Amino acid sequence: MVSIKDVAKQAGVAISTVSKVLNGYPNVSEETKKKVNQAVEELNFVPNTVAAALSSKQSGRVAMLLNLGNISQAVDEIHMQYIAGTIGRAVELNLDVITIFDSMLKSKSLDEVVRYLRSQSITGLIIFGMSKEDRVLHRLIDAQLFKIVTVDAPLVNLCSSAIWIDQEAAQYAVAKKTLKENAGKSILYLAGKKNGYVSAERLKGMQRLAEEEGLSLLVRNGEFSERLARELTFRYARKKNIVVCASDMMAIGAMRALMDMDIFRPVCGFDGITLMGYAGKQMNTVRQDFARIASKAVEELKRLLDGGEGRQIVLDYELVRMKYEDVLI
Amino acid sequence: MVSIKDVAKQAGVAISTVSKVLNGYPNVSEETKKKVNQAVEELNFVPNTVAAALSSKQSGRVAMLLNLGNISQAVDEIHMQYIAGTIGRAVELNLDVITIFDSMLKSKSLDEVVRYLRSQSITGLIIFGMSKEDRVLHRLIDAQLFKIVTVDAPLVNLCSSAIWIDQEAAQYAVAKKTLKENAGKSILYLAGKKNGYVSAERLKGMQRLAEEEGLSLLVRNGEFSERLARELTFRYARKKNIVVCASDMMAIGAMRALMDMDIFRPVCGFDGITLMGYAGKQMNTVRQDFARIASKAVEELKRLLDGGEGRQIVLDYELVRMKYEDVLI
DNA sequence: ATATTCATGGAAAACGATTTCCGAAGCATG
DNA sequence: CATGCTTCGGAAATCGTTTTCCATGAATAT
Repeated sequence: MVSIKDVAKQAGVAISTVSKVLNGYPNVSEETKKKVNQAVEELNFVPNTVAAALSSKQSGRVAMLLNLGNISQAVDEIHMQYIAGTIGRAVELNLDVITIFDSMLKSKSLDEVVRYLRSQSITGLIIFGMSKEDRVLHRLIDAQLFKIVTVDAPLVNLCSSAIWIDQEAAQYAVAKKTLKENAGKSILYLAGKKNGYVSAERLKGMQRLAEEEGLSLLVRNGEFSERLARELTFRYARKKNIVVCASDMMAIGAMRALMDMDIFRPVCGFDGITLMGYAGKQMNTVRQDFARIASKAVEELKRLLDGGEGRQIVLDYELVRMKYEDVLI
Repeated sequence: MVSIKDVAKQAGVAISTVSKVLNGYPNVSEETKKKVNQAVEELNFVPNTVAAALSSKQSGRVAMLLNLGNISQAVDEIHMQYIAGTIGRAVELNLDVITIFDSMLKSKSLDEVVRYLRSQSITGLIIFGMSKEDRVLHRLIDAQLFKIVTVDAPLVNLCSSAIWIDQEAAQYAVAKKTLKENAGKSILYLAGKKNGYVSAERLKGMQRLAEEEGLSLLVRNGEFSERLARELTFRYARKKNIVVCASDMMAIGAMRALMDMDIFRPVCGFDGITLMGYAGKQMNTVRQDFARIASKAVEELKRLLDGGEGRQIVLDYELVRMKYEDVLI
């Protein structure tokens, strides 16, 4: 294998000099740089990232942590977007990514998790869809041992940034739009998980709208489950209801239930997943560009790794009405 | 960080002895083993996989290579299953996995690909959904530089194994079942990609059945595209046709088209993706357990890395009839 | 001309494992 | 008792980088 040593020999300089050129350190003359770069070209040299990671304890090895708790097709799509977005951007930024599922961390103590990450020379972490209740992860963030970007959880300190779309505003907006298109005074709201950060925000948005518009609002917990949403709709939906759901999967379940009951009232969802095109009826929803969110998260992590301080980033969303033709590719 | 050196000190032995114990090498007395293991416990030691990889050029770092060519929701589900299956099993077998997309390798020469893999200290590779035409990957396998497992491509040599379900038989079986349930003599077969290994096999299965049963068979290339399948169905489907598709996505497209034409004839698919539950009508299909296939692929790669020779592995499949209630979770 | 700075490049020590080789016991054999 | 064989444990080289620190010579200041 072509190593930095070979490059040094070819260029007639020392190993350390090659390293300096490669990493853009100062105190190297233009002339020497040229020699080194030429040697790199000639030998078609690619640095060994593993050795770099070992040596520097810093060279960009990061992990993405996915919460696979609730498996479903929708989640597949969202996670796949996250993965593709993360890995794609990471390659461009010269970061190595390893993918971790929450299940691998479950029943591990903070100490063990830290040790595991260290054993992999991981210095940065992107956490997707973290629950309010995850003690270990919260302490991991507090410890400030790693650079961390959380997606959809508002946890910011010196070493960690948070990135999300404004869930409250989005829920408010999509419900308002649906309401405008279909007169109604009574809303059945199927909320997400009790301990989810996003669920709480979305619920707030719905409550604000209800208050402003003087709507009657019935809230039930749907746990992001299509099946549960279906059952709740059977149980609680009335002919005059508008059913607003905290996720598309729940919206699909609710819509199915309404169709079975021969009630033709609007349902609106949240996420903008492809499956909405197959729900049988068009629905309003909030499209989140998951790949872009992930890509931004990687960029933010890179900034943290380069010494930046933690901060909040809010991305935009889009209100859409999804139908089959939109998702057909 | 706790290193092997600390363990050695704690146990009162040499570094090399610790390493031998950890890796199960011979020539260590039970007594010494006990001392070392105790020290490992006490210090809560976890070996640094990065250092191990660098040092041994062997310690299980593997890559999974996904062909994301055709993005679609169905593909999301399949790939997500592949990823979860691979990573999950890899953790259990103490392998580190990095995920690579074909797009990262595109327009790279064999040399560059080899170099890239080496730069990551990767010794093993699982390739999902490889095309017949990918020159670089074929040469990579021929070169026998890495241990490789291909999923759905029959490429076997000393260093590489192949794993798949019997596509020919499965296509034959599902079409036959559909035919039995719905009398018919004339079949429209929407095939997959011209250069896919699986597409060719499935087509063979269909042709064998047509010959055996004396059916009239019209074959068109649907490229695994829902949209194209829809268009082809509009164009070629007749009232007496049974439409057999080489993938579920195409089956869904075909079914939509038939419904639009008010033709009520069966369609059958292939893959067993969740989306089939939302197609509007029940369809027969072949369920492949993608997570299990991936998990098996990891096991096989592990065997190769441990010195085993390449071989073929054929996994089983299941004929199912998919409806909404089956996919609702 | 001498002293002081500065830019530049090199030598060498990490990083945390693996692995080869070698020496010291321990034991049986002749 | 000397010899040869095992068995076991340790010293040291190695993997391919990064990074610290030092030496050199040129440039500047005195």
